[in-house]
Amino acid sequence: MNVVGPAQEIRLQEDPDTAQREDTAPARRVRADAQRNEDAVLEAAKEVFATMGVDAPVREIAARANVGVGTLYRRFPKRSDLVAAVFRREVDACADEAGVLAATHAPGKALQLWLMRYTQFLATKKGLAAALHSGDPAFSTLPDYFRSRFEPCLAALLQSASTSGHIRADIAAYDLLRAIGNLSVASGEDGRAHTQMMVSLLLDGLKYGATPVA
Amino acid sequence: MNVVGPAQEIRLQEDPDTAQREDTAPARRVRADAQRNEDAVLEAAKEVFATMGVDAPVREIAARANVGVGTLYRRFPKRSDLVAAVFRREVDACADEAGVLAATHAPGKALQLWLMRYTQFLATKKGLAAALHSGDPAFSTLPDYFRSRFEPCLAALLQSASTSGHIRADIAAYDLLRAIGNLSVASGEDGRAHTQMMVSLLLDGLKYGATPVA
DNA sequence: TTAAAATATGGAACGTTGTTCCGTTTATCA
DNA sequence: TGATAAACGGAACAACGTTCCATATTTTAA
Repeated sequence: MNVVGPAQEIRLQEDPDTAQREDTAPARRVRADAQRNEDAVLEAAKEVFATMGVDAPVREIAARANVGVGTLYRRFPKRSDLVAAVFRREVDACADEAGVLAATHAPGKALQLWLMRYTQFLATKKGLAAALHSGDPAFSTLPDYFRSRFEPCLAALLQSASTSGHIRADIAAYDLLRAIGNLSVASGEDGRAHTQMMVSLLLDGLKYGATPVA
Repeated sequence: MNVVGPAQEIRLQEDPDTAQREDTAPARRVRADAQRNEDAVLEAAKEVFATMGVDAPVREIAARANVGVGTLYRRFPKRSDLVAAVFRREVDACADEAGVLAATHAPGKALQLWLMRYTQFLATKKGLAAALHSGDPAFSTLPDYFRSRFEPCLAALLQSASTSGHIRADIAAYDLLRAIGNLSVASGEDGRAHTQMMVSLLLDGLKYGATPVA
């Protein structure tokens, strides 16, 4: 019954090398359900990682996404691939917010709000920090991605805030990113509140040497 | 059958507080094989961790120690307990060497040799550094143990070397421990050689401000 | 609109792990 | 030398990451 009929075995002999002959060679659209499921998995993974940590079982994620594990593994062949994908997604979300804040707030306020957002982002990455240095190749590109997305965002915010006279101009975006990162890992017991306070302090420091516009 | 006979339930009423009444009150000696196996397990674990990393399977360790997993788990109820025990053992080995070196070398040389030894110790602890911050309670006391063993050792070596005029006197043992630790993690590709070179540099720095004895 | 092809799906099944359990063996003590 | 408490080995269990493939669904071409 389900044996493959041998007749149509002979395809139009499509050599992989000669495949893209036409200009628009639409190999095939991505199937709608596939796209939907990929989103569902990423969303589920984000939630599960947040509540159970990055070590949460794959089955848990598949279940919450209403998907079989096979479906999950089709797109993320390794567990670490899924972790990396979620990480990139959250980096994107945080980075994109910089643009929104810049468009809806005064430069000084936008900078302050985004730094808070960034701090909150870091707070949920305790478990990942350990995984990053685990040697898994799936994570090897993450640090670069992290920097490539965040540095321009913060640079723009700093630029605006300094040209409008809210803060001084001699701070490199990358240094600030790192400084806040270090503050976040350093704060042990006190947690969120403590870190936020330290970041506020840092921000006040930035304002201190400002050269206000006339 | 195997119910506990109530008769001999009444031992010589041994209150734990009053237990050591006699000079030799041997509840029971530790069985010789038990002791032997514990040593074998620790030794095997040390080797296996060194060659396969801290994530090596428990069975591998048990096999190399010629011991069943049950035996291993009797003494180390959790995998992390074994890891912690091996760690402490290696800390001890390194710390004890300080005394030997101090007794067999001139103060300056002893200091130099031990710092090399300490560097080598750190080099094998890449995998552990990640585990330490994993939140496992078995590891929670390790940082304190680390400091409590190493700080006095190094302090003594520094003391000797500075009173004999080999190095300056204004360096705190703990700061030096941390500095070398940071150097070790920071050196990425270049590995051993690079770290050793940096430590040598540090040591030369210590000599620089020395106030030689007349 | 339809049937075949291409693709995606779910979840049973596999191999490896940490850990528990218990019938058997062994060292110690009287 | 038994009797007994202690220790032993390794089969068995549960949970995990990952693979596999018969089945279901979407897309394409007619």
